[in-house]
Formats: sequence, C-alpha cells, structure tokens
Amino acid sequence: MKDLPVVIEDGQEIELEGWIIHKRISGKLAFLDLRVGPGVVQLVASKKELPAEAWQNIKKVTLESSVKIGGIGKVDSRAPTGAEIHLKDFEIIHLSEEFPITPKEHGIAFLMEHRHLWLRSRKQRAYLVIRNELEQSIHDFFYKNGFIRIDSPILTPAACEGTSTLFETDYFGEKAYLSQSGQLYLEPAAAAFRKVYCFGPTFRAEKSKTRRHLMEFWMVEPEVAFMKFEELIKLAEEFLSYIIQRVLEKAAIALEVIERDTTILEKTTPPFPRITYTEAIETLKNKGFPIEWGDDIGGDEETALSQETDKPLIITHYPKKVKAFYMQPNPDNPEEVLAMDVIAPEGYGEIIGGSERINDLDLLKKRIEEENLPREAFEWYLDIRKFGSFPHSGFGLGIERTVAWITGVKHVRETIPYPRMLYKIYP
RNA sequence: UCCUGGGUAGCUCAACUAGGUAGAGCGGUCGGCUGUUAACCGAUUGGUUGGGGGUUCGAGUCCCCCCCCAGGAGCCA
Repeated sequence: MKDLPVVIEDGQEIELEGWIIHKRISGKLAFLDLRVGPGVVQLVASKKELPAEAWQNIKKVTLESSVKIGGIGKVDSRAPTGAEIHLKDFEIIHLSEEFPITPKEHGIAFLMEHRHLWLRSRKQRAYLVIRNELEQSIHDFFYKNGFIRIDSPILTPAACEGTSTLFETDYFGEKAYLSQSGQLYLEPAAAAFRKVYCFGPTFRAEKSKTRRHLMEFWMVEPEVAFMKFEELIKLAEEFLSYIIQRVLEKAAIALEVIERDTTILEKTTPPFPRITYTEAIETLKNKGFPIEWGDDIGGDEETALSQETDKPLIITHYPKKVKAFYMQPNPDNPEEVLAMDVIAPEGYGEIIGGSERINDLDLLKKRIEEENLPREAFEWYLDIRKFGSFPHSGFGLGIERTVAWITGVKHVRETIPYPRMLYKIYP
C-alpha cells in the first residue's frame, strides 16, 4: 500500500530514529516498515547479517515502538516506497504497549476517541500534509501579492454577525466571546496597509452536526481597500486557482497515497462560472426544490447547483436579509447586496463567502439598527467610516472544507488534527 | 435541537421470522517459515452483552427510563 516515502540513496550509510508501523517476519528474514517523519521506509533484516541482540530486538519489537536503526540504503522496486534499508543494527528506544489502532477496520467513534494516535495513520498523515501545503500556498499567494498579514484577536467584545452562535467566556467580570471572524478587525487594518489578510481559528457555537461543520475551524480572510465587487470576484478566482494548483503540484504524492482522482481539481482555473442568486433560485425551482426568492440556499441546494459544472461556482447578489449587516447594497436593487459565495464542485459546498462592504457611515448605522445589534460594541468599527472612508471588499475561505474538497474526504473532521465537534472536545 | 439507525471479546461483527447461561475473523501470546507488502500456516488467550429498573422458571433477545455513538436536517465556512 502506497505511503509517503523517505528519500533513500543507493549504497548510502543510514542511521535513523522512528516508529515501527508494520512487521512481517519469517524465520530468518524480516521486513519492517519504519515511520521516520511524515514518510515511511521499509527495513530488511537478515538474521545472519545482524548481531544476535539486534535480531532478538526485531523479534520482540511491537508496533509503534520507537527504535534507532542503522543500515545501508538500497533502491528496490519490491519495496513499497521504491527503496529500503538493509539493517546492520536495530535498537529499541521504547517498547510500545499494544497499540489500539491496527491495520484492520475500525469504527469512526473508536478512531475519534483515539484521534491523538490516529494521527499516525497513513491516510491521516497524508491529509495533514495536504493541509500544510494548502496553508503554505495561502501565505505565499498573499505574500507575493503584497498583502500584510494581520493577526486578529480571538477574544472579542461583540458579535460580528449576531451573538446567538458565539462561545461566551468571562473576561475579568465582563462578557467576552470567541471570535467567529477576523473581518471587523481587518477593515481598520486595510486603512493602514491597503491589502491585508488574517489567518486563524474561528468559533461557532451552532449546534450543527453535519459532515461540513466544526465548532472550531480555520479561516483565511483577505480585505482590500479601494477594491470593488467585480475585482473581489477576480481576486477570489485567482486566489483559489493558485492555491489548488500549488497543492496539486507540491502534494502530488500525498494525493496519490489517498488515491484522489484530481481530474476535476486540475480544472480550477479562472474564470469560474457565475450565476446570480435570482438565477440560482430559478434553476432550483426547475429542479423541483421547494424554495422561494428570499430563502437561503442550503447544503442540498448547493450540491444540486454545483453539479452543473466541474469548476467552482460563483453565486452573486444575495437578498440582504440572508446576509450580514455590513454588506454593500446592490445599486440596481436595494433588496440585494454585493455578496458572493463560491461553491466547490463534487458536493463540497460553500468554501468562500465575501462581499463589498458598506463605506457610508449613515447607511451602516441604519443597518446596525435594523439588525438590532448593540451599537456601543460597534463604535470603533464605525470610526472607519469617519476618517477617510473608502470602498473595500473581502472574503473568507474555510480551510477544512477546502482540504475536504482537495482530498475528497467525506467529513471535515479528518482535515484538522484535533476536530472540535458538537459535544465532543476529547482528545 | 429534531428525525433515523445503533451500543455484544482490545477491534470489526454474528447469535434468525420464534426468550433456553454468547461465536467468528482480526489483534495479543507461543511455535514454524529467506522477498514480505493489511504476509502465510498451526496452536492459544480473550466477555458483569452501555447503565438502571421491570416481565419471566429463564433476558443479549420483550417492556420502561437514562447515558453514549453514527447518519441526516436546520444554520453556516
């Protein structure tokens, strides 16, 4: 079975530390698989070529024991990763107790209980290597394009989009909430640096229990001063295309390990197909969904729409009542806002949500009142519209959903090292 | 929160339309095997059937309550 390889040169003298993940022993010849880092290498041991003590160690070593080995590298097509190490020495650092996770089948409840150990498994390592490549590609994209990274706070005094779904905590006698978006803190920073982004965990206390939701998830959010709605859509297209292509290139082996068919991913190049919310509602009605203009578009509806295309689908011009208070109204229709969502193909749903922001002070005050939001908490935010106000736009991309799409994994819980799910915070 | 399905050995499951003191594979352990790939062959180990109460001569199986898990919905990234 394919795994991430360790690069081995033919004839090279090698000393390595690692963990034994598999052992096949036959009388006088043994094969062991050693996990060194993300990668794995096969060890070959012949009884007559080893010190007696080393052979005894090989016989008694248990799965997931930590060991130190010495040997000679050999390129050999019979080895699972194309190369192997012929052992000259084998030392046990720690003899592992019986490891709960075996190469055979396990249920998801058992695996989630043992998430801290499950991380060592072949596919889980591949998923997290892919996540790492995605995160790096995001930073590289923004760095190359002159963005400044702004680390927004996690403890916040007020809601970005209403308080009902926030985790509340005590802040020296005051109420504080775990951030559900860095956006409000990004907008002031855009006035300082013009192009900014934040990258960090966000928290939603929604009691949702689906394959697309976590209580704690990571989001990257760019915000750009003087950027209008059309340019925002272009930014989203270029950004998403860049990060997908970069991951396909840099994480090619990890994608092979998980046997991901990347045909559709390769098609992620600008421009993306685009429909308005109103057109989406018409399409859904024709498909038989019981939906009316003004309703939000749910998971099944998103999947139905994304089936029309192999590329991410952009939906624009949503009704203002289903979107956040800070979104700029459509000049051609005040009931709509200049908002856009990007729906991933293959049923992975919304991965980007963004908009042009309101830059007029009076309009923003009015919208805060209409949504019954606590005005005091937003005074600092309103300041942006008092001191050199400027048109600006931004979006947020969900890391876990994007990794889920790239890897083809069904549930986002496997795209993050330690998922936080409804009523589940262990390990 | 709601709907549906489920909790039996360390793990994955079986024990039937009909209540009769639980069984297999994997893992572990011991032995065998010089090119294995989730190796193979033989032996062996393993259980208060999620918890509590009830019906019954007798409950894994039937009834009630509780706990936990999974899948889905709403909401969202």
